[in-house]
Amino acid sequence: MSEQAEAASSYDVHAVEAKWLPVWEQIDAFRADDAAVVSGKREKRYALTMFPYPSGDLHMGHAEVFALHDVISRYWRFRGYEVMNPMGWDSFGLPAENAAIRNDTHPATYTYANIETQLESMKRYGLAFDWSRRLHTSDPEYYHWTQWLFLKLREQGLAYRKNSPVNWCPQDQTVLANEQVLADGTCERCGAEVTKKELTQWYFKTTHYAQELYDCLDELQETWIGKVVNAQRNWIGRSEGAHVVFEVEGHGPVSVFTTRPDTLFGATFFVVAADAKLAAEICAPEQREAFDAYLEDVRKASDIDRLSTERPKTGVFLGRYAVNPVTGERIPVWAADYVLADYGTGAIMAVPGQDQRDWDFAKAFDLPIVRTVQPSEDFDGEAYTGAGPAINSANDEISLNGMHVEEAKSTVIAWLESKGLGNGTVNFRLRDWLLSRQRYWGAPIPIIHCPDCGEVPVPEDQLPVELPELRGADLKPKGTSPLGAATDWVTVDCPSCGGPAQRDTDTMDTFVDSSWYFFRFLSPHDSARAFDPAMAEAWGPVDFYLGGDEHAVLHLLYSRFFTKALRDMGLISWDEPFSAYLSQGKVINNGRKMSKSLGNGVNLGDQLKEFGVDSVRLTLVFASPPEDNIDWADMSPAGSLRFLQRAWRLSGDVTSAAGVDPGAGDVALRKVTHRVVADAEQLVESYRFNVMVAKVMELVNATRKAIDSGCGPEDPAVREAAETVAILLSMVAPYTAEEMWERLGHQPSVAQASWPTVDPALLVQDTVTAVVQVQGKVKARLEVAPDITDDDLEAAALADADVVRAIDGREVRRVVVRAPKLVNVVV
RNA sequence: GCCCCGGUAUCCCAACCGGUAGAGGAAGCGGUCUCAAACACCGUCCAGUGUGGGUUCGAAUCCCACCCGGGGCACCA
Repeated sequence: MSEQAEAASSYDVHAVEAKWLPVWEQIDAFRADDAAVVSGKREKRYALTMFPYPSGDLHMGHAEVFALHDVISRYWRFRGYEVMNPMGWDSFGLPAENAAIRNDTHPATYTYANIETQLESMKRYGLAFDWSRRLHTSDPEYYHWTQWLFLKLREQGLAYRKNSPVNWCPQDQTVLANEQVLADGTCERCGAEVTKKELTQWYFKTTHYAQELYDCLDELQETWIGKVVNAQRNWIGRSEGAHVVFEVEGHGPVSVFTTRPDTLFGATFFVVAADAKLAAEICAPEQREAFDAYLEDVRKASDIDRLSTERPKTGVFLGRYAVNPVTGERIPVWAADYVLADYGTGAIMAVPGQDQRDWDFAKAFDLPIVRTVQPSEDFDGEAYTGAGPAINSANDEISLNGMHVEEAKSTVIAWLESKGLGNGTVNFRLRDWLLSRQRYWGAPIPIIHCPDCGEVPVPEDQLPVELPELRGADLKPKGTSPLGAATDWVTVDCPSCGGPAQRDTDTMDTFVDSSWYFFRFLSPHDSARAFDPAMAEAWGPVDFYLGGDEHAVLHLLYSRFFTKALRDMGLISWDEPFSAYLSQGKVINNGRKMSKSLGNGVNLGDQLKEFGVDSVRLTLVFASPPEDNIDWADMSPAGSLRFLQRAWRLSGDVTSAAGVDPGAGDVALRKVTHRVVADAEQLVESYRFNVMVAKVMELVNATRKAIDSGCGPEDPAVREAAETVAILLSMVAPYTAEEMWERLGHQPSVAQASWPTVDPALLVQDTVTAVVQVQGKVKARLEVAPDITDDDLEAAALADADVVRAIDGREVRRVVVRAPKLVNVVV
């Protein structure tokens, strides 16, 4: 093929990218206008995608999120909303610190170099971000306000310090939040086995909002992806039950939490967590030796062992008896490790008849078992946890016998309350958020420890507390914070008494930084406050948030906590930060997660080089519903490129002039165009971007046909269709769309074009295919008017020769008519 | 063990309230173009919806049980 012919049938993707990038930069079409929103000139939409950590260049995962995110942000712009679409970097964190140790540099070197690399890549990727709002959490201008927020939370009693056994990662040499320890007891960052360590650390009081964090999930259920709501529910772990007070002889009253107060009559022994202080306190002198030996065994067992649910029960008698408040019976008190010290009160009433764990323990130590729920007849198990009438559950004042579980629960709770022996209550699995970290590259905790005054907050006018200059070997993990080595920095005068004092040497968990960044984007350059409440009021909450599943509980829960705390401080008026949340799937390869060890990594840069930005974006958006994983091995970026070339070719075939009235154009094609636009609106709004792309493909096919064998290239409907393709396509493939737009005789940018107005008249079909079934099986198809009446359709159906043959003279018992689409004849 | 989500052609995926199982793509096959090929274009093949029951005039869609895959929680009382 000659070069000329080639030029007419395809375009050079890289040349097109190089051509438009500077033009877009100049047009700067995606700047969010505060005034337009504040004045009410335009309705706001806040689109947010989780900002990246700057580790090297962007990868396939980033490419997917950004491609998906761009669809909705560009769509909203087209629909006339004023769109807030910011981007920045979550730039504090361990990888930079580890790189600094390795290369004997400062973490900032690694961090800011990577940010520049990623920024370049994002720009090349053609994303509609408002770059004027760019922020980095590691800038003093940002962490100034992270520190300020910490102090505000502390003022509210939502940040406090306590001594407690904490999760310790021996690899990263720092403590971890519960959320950062995986279900198998390993560190979510590095995979090392997490151990316990007793330390005094800072906490955010997330439990203060446990109930609200849980309750609000009901509303979020509608607009958040289901699995994340489910994960948060499980994580918060609300359970209803009761506190019941048992008198422990020789010790005093001890309260337990139970979800089954109805089984109280079956409580035949009492168990205290061996590692709880309570156990040591209760222990009788003659059992002390046995208890201490047992406790030592328990401490030696790792978390991994403890996590095994198939372990035989162990424990030791504490030499004391508790009194069952409903039976008055003396029941033995044991210490065991199957009871957790930090859940509920660290003690339980053991009801072996209705709880398998208690059953196992009772069998192991030959303790009595009483059933208090009548098992169903076919039951042949051990503990019976099912429903049934209560039995063996009466004393002189109260009888639960015959009652079903729920009724028995409320009856016994009422009785306990009247006696002052307990009360109905709710317990949560959620724990407070441990935020101290013994690492360098994070926001310093703005507290000064004074021997006389205690914890003293750094005065607000002295914020930010900037990090001291440490680099290379200074940063090596040694179990205490590297900041401690910066003696000049640590030693300060107490702001309260002026005496010698020391700075807190820990830094904050980087999840603190990201818990409020969506507020900072709204007034990113405000040097006087964390964010402008007026802007938060105007733009918040976030209307659409896209991110990864790995943050289902961590970041999303913390951000929700921050939002509620800020609301209670009067800084914002809404309850939840993210009105809608979607998490995208992963990009995998050949059925496996991409990894170096498997050697199946797909390099984004290589893909972009081979197929171009638009093809890669299109492939990722078209592959599947956003939340599903994409197996790159099943994808065809080459096919995407082929499609883009096909679409582009349309723009060169149009011969009518720009601005021609499409009204006189070919009605058949116009109907397709308008149908596609109407469908695209609905599909984007329900995040079914892959189907939206399929609709655009349909339109391209229809337009091609119209040009080659239909109304011809000069028909105004062809121009209308091609322009529509350009606009719709620009949400996914901005370069191709821009190129089309220009060839169609328009000024850049297609991003500033107006969304096609759907003509409802063109959505109406001339005829509809009505299906005639006999006994539910299709026997005939009739072309009928869309507004045909039930009676007319029934008459037409029964008159059809094929239908008459199918009925075969049998008696028609019933005719179901759903005009205009269906008739079902029942014989 | 408990809780979510999914299972549709060879593959990735569509199918509004229950109403013609197929929109789109990939691969395959056949053709046009070509000296030939690649590209491109045109055409075409392909499933009764994980399994078993139920409800219904009618089920991929609703209900029950089970199987498989993914995710969350898990000795949480």
